[in-house]
Amino acid sequence: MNDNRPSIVIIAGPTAVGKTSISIKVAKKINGEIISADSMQIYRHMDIGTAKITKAEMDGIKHYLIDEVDPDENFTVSDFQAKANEYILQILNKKKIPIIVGGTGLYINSLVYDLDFTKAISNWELRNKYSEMAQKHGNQYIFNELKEVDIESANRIHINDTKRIIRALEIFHETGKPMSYFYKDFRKENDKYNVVFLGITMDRDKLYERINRRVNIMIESGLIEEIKKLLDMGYNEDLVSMQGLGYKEIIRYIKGNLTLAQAIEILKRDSRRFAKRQLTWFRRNENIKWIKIDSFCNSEELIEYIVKYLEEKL
RNA sequence: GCCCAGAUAGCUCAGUAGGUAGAGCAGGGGACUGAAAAUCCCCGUGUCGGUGGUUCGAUUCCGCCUCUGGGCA
Repeated sequence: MNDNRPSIVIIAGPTAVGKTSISIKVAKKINGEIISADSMQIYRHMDIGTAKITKAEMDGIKHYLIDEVDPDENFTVSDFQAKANEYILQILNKKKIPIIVGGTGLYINSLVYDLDFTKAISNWELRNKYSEMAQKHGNQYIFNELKEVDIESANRIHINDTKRIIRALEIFHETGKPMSYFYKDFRKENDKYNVVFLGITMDRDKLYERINRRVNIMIESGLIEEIKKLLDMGYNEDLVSMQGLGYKEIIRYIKGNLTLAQAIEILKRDSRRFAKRQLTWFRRNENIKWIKIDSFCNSEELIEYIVKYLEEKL
């Protein structure tokens, strides 16, 4: 399956499935370096709640796109796409294999597909304006406006999906062209790379147990203190970063709106739902080689299997 | 041992004046193009505890049994 294109490896899967430790072992075997595709590990000072890999765990394997920005900086898919492509080239130039590891489906799609995010950058003033309009007059109000300027997108977007309605309007206002105009090649493969895409999964019940356990460990490891520190640094709950799982729930506890037990229960539940959504996202992609890790006896066998598969495909 | 109250979806419970049942939560499926750990859509069949009886027909009424609360000894 070799062609002239450079190969990249993607290791995706739901939260808490064990992507991090697998990726390190695989990277060592195939001489790779790791690019994180995780929308929360991007942020500095947010370590416990994002289950960020530690320096020690990296075990000498170089990582990119972790601790890239401060929690109050904007970071978007488009930024991810540009930087990840840049790092892929750097890694390839070293004659190493780029391994993209993460659970943020949209970020991964920005590499797998030829996604063009248009020239319409985020305009928060406009977003807030429409958001207020929607609150005041109902979604129908802004949805009607979208129907007028971009009926195709209006047909595709559900009337309750405020964020997507606003984004479509934003694109129209920023570019003068409807969002659907930029959708000509909706999900065209990115043919720059030979993409070898692995999906890590496991029995749902076991995954949920792991998630519940991991939340407990986060609390024991000082999640609450980490968040208090972030709040002291002036990062408040309105930031995109602080709406990450774990952060938003614990902030409600710190502000006295929930008991700790309630916050933990909600965090566990939301993490389970998140894992489910991630699975839904990745299942759509037919090119993923799924690896059910609980069907292997031990991790050596698992890694051996993965490496063997990669050697065939790279 | 006796008396009372329960036993219905994974959990908490509603209901059927006798015609095999429905809410909340949990859960499942799906969408996704610059906020994505975000945002949004769809989905409720379960021996109505077991068994015998009354009845054209019982989850519903009656008897017995089992289990779980509570009370009295």
